[in-house]
Amino acid sequence: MTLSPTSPIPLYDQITKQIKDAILRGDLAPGQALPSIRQLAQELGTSVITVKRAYLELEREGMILTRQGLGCFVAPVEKGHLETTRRESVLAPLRQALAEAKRLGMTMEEVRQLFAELLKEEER
Amino acid sequence: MTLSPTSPIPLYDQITKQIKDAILRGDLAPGQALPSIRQLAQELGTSVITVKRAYLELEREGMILTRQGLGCFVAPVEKGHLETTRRESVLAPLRQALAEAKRLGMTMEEVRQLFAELLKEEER
Amino acid sequence: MTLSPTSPIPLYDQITKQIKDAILRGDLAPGQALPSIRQLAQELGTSVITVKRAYLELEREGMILTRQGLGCFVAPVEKGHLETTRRESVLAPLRQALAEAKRLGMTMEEVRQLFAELLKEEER
Amino acid sequence: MTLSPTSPIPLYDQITKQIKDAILRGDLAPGQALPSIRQLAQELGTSVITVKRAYLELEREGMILTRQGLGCFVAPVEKGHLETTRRESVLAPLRQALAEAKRLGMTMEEVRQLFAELLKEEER
DNA sequence: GTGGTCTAGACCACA
DNA sequence: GTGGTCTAGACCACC
Repeated sequence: MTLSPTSPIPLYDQITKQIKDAILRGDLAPGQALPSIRQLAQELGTSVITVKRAYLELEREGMILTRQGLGCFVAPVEKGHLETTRRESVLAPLRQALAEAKRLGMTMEEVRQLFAELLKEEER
Repeated sequence: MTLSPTSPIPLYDQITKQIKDAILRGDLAPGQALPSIRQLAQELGTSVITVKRAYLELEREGMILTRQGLGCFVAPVEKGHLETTRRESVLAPLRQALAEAKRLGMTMEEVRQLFAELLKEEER
Repeated sequence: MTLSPTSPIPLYDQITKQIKDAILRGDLAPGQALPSIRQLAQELGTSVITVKRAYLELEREGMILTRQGLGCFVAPVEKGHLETTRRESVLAPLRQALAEAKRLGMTMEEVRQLFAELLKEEER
Repeated sequence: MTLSPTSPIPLYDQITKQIKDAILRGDLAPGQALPSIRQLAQELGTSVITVKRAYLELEREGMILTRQGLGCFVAPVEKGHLETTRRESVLAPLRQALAEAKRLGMTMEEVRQLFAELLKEEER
C-alpha cells in the first residue's frame, strides 16, 4: 500500500479506497484482522490520526468492524452484497462517461466506438 | 445554466465545466461573446469573483480570450483540437472505469457486459 | 501599422509605441503631419476614442503637437534629444536584464556570454 | 521580502516573482517548506487572498506544491530545468532589447556598444 | 495549525 | 459599459 502526499485526494481517502479494493478483490477475507492503526501509520509514513479517520470511514460504510482492545476486522458481509458493490464501483465511472457524452451531444454509437478502441488498446 | 450550491464541486468549477461543454458541443461558436462577468454573476445569484475565477480558468486552458473593456470571447480553435478534447472528455471516465475494474480483479469481458447493460438501460 | 486586440498591452499603448518608433526611426520627420484621428481609427478598425488617447499620450510626452483644426504634427525636436531617447529605449530592457541577472545571483560574465550567444543567433 | 503598493505591478505578481527568484537562486531548496499563507500575508501587511493567489500561480507553473493541511513546499525539480529557467529569465529582456533596437533601425554593433557601456557602469 | 472556497463591496484601467 | 485588482472576514476540509 502506498500514498501520494501531493495528490489532491485526501490521504485518508487514499487509504480507505485501497483497503476497500482489497476487500472487494477478496484479498482481505471477512473476519480477517486489519493491520493496527499505529502499525499502518508507521508503514505509510503518515499520522495515526489519518489512519484512524480512514478506518472510521470504513466502519461507517460497514466494511470493517472495530472491537475494542482487539483491533479492526473485515466485516462479515454476504457475498451478494460484495458483488453488487464491485459492480457499482465500475458502473459509476461508466455512467459518468455516458452522462458526459450526452452533455456533449455525442451519440451512443460514438461512445460505443470509443469504448471498443479503449478495450483494444488494453488487450495489446 | 444552473448551479448546485450544495454540490461538493466548487461553484467556479461548475461554471467552468458548463461553459466548456457548451463550447465543445458547438453551442458557443469561436469568436462569440460570452455573457459579461457581472451579468452572469447576477443571473446565477453568485458573486462576481466566482464567475471571474471560472473565466480565468477557461482562459488558462485556452478556451476563451478576454479583452479588457470589451468582454470575453470564445477562442478561435482548430476544429481538430475541439474534436480531440471532446473525445478525451468521455475517454477519461472510461479509462477510470477500466482501471477500477483491473484493481478489483475484474475481467475485461465482465466490464464489457456491464457497459452493454448500461447502454440498454439508456435506450429505454 | 497593425494592432493585436488580444494582447495584454492596451490598444492605445500599441498605437503610441508604433508612432513613437516611427519618429525615432526617422520615418516620420519633425513637422510632418500625422494621419487624422478618424482616418487612423478606421484604418486600424478601432474606435476614435482609442486613437485620441494615443495621440494625447504622445503630446504629453512632447513627441507630437496638436494644432486645432489642422491636425497633429511631429514635434520639432533637437536631434540630440531624439538620439538620447533612441538609446534609452534599448538601454531600458538591457538594464532590466542585468537587474534580473543580479537577482538570480548570476555573474556579469555569464550575462556577457548569454548576450554573445543571442547576437550570434541574430546574425544567422 | 518587501512589496511596493504603489508599483503598477500587482501585489500577487510581486510575491510570485520574488519567490520564484529565490527558488532559481537556490535560496529555497526543493522540498523546503514555504511560509504559510497566513503568516506571509501578515508579514507583508497584505491580505491572505493576495498571497494565496501568488502561491496558486507558482503551483500552476510547477514551482511549488501544496499539500492540504500541511502547507506549501518547493517542488522537486531537475537541476537542468532550473538552469534553463534561470537563463530564460535573463534572455527574455535581452531579446526584447534586440527587438527594440531592430524596430528603431539600430545596428547590432550599436547595441553591442550600449551593452558594453552598461557593463562598465556596473563594474564601477 | 494548514489550505480551499465563497461573499460583498470597493477602486482602477480600458474601450 | 467592460475586465483587473485588492480588502476583510467567513466557513469548511484536511492533518
